[in-house]
Amino acid sequence: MPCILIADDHDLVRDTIAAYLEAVDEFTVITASNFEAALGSMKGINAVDLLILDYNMPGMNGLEGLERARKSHPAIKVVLMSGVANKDVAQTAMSMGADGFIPKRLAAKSMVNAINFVLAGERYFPVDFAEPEQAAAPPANFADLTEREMQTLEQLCIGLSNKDIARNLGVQEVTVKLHVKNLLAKLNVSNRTQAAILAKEQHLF
Amino acid sequence: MPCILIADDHDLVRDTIAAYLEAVDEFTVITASNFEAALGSMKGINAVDLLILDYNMPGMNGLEGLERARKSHPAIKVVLMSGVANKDVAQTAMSMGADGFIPKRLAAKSMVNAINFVLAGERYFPVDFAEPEQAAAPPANFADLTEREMQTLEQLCIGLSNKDIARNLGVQEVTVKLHVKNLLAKLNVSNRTQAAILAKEQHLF
DNA sequence: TAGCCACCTATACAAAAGGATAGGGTGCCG
DNA sequence: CGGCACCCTATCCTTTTGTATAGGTGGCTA
Repeated sequence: MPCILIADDHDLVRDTIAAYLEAVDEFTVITASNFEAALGSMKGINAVDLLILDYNMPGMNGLEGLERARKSHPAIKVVLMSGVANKDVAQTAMSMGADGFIPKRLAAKSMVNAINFVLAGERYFPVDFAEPEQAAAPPANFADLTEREMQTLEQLCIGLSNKDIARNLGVQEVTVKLHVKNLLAKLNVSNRTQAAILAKEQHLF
Repeated sequence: MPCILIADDHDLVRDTIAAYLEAVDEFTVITASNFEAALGSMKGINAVDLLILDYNMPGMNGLEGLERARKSHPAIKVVLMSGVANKDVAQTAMSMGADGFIPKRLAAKSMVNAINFVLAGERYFPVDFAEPEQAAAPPANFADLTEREMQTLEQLCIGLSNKDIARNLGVQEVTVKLHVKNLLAKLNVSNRTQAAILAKEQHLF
């Protein structure tokens, strides 16, 4: 009987998922409320087959927890679970060797399928996370921002004025204006606020 | 047999909680994946006793959804559920007449207790949400924004100019400037970009 | 070497944003 | 009724933003 370890700091979410998994299929389920506790449980007597890691959880520290779990227990399959993660995170997780990614939008039954899939040695990745993020609207390509423009954008995202940014970057205000103008054009937005919003929504800073 | 309507856009969370509630006690549970669907379900043949609303959900629009639900169905008890909400939100929800607040950190069994509590006519509010939150940094209180200021802020968060906002609200540009100036002061920020960032980070829009 | 690119600067201008002051009006409540 | 809060408008002002044009530097590369 496969043993699943669910690590999520939201007790409500974790417990209900655990109960659901135990009820719906033949799983042994144990739980942990933070990353360290999960690591501890894997060392114990239980032969854990699958670890389900919540992306937002004390101790995870982004995807670092995923890496640590994989290194310390290479034999145990790891699935990342998240309600907020964007495609970038999901894809990075997969490229780091995760065996699956479960968005919380997933239907409960689909989750069971995904888990069985992974336990069978496959890797599960939702199709809607497959293409490298959106096509809608002109791309808003952060990639072709120059280094200086990127630094400027970063400070825009704190709501600083051109003058402040100039001081922070050690240049003249007029230079900052230039960078701002250029990055607005490249991001295809019409003012600094929209640029900041866009960067924020993309979780860039 | 009490009938509970759970509205949450995370299928996984919603379905497992629903399954848990049906399994653990004598509840009839129906679900909805967005706010409008929830409203629709309440109008139907089911005599819903309790509505569990996810704070972050399409159509909720902050706590506006809570208010709409209460106004259109005053007899139905409403409990707000959230994984991210701060104390301010929880308290505001309660002051707006919510019958309870369920953080997702709550243990599953405690949730059942809370639900039974509310169904019995009490109001449930977790103790750790009781004191009025943090002292760090000036509060940035969204609560004391007037309606117009809130509408203005909402448009700020799309990066619109004063002129555009004026057109959208059907007032003069100078009036928008006034609203902007006042809301900047109330939020304790120094320009529109910071206001937008702040609102975005608070997941207000 | 010439050409390109990122970067910096300067001047000048139009538009937008932000602030101050001084009024209108409404509706609510003690 | 007066006071108060919110809303709207107006005028005047300073500062900030955004754009344009016109340079100068260094580095990299065809």
